[in-house]
Amino acid sequence: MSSEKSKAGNIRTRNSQQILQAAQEEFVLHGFKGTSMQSIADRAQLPKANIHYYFKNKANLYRVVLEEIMTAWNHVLADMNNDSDPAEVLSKFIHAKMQLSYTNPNGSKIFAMEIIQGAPHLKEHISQDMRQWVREKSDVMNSWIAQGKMRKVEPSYLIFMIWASTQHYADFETQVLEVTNRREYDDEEINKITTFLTEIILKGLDIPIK
Amino acid sequence: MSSEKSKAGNIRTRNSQQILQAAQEEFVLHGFKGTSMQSIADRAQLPKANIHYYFKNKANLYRVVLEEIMTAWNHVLADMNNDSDPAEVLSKFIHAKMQLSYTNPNGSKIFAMEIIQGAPHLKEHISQDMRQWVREKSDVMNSWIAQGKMRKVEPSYLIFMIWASTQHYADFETQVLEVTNRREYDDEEINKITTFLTEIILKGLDIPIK
DNA sequence: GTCTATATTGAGATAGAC
DNA sequence: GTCTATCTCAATATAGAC
Repeated sequence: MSSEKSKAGNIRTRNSQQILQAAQEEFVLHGFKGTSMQSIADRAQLPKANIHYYFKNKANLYRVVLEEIMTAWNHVLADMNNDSDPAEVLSKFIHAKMQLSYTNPNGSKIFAMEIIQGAPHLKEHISQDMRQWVREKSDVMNSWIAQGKMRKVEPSYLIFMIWASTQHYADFETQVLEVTNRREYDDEEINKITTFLTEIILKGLDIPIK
Repeated sequence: MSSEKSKAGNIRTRNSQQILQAAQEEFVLHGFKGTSMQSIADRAQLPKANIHYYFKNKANLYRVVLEEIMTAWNHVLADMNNDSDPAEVLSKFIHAKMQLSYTNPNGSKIFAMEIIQGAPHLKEHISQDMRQWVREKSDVMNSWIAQGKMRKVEPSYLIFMIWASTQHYADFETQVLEVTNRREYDDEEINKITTFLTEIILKGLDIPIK
């Protein structure tokens, strides 16, 4: 009995994952409204009705995809402790965001499209969790400024600059690869970009690089 | 006779502009596939059939919207002369891109979504015009480096950083305004951001600010 | 838990009256 | 040049057999 149950649970888990994966890829290519349940089904190699068996409707499926992305991001960024050393904290932050762009570009792309379209499914999350997150980090940065550890700047501008210049390599992947005439990123390239961004930003803030 | 002709021409121009404006706004909200001709017609306050009278089909209308955006950008960015002073050229570049984000956020957003989705309608433009543009600017920057006018960095990374951190204020407008608890940008805010970005980047490159 | 068949709505596009 | 009516196809969603 329990083995049947766990087997069923495994099928459920496996299919759910397959659908979520396929959904991510389709949502990236065509956006929320532009994606059809049929195309997700085809990509997941399941009949369309099965998608509706696992997820009530398209909006629900999209919501789950978004939640998975936000959860993955929270795990990585919550890890950024309030260390008192700006060079270390900012380096880690830039590194973490670049790795996210490298390892999960689709998550970044879906999030970006959601925001560009006015965040109809995420406004609440942004005005609560995200605003709180920016406030906390801004407080830390302001204390660094008060201690003379970095140049006086508006912390939120700095946070946006780091978000923008790291996410760019996920969201605008197509443009970057076309312009630089490459087929894909590799570890070495990502490391060089990370070093470049870190140096510009630390120097730009008058923070000595360790 | 000629007055009839010019009047007809005026109606044509006026309606075309109305449709293009409406189309831009709808494409921003729902993407290419997600936008319906009916919703564009409603926004332009014209019957749907009129949209098809002015534009052969949805793909054609979208293409014209994209071309308008690319033309506006080219005008502004071509203006950037190959001045030999890095501080001045880079400041002007950052300023011009921030003003574009401020004055035409919808253009930036539609372009961003197009790239995120893999640039199905723009790949040719990117791999030709844009690659060429980056090459030219990279050559100028490399000459600055050779002359000791700035720190040695990979020019394309620098260009991407400026694109990313300026466009962010157009594309992620919703997120920025929600997080900073504002209703809209104003001239003062845009100027402060421009100054911030310019200072970080020039300092980050060891370029003395004039 | 799976999948075929289908109800229902909305989409792009055009014909043809005005 | 304008707009109503309509064709055709694709979409979401579900019923119900297996």
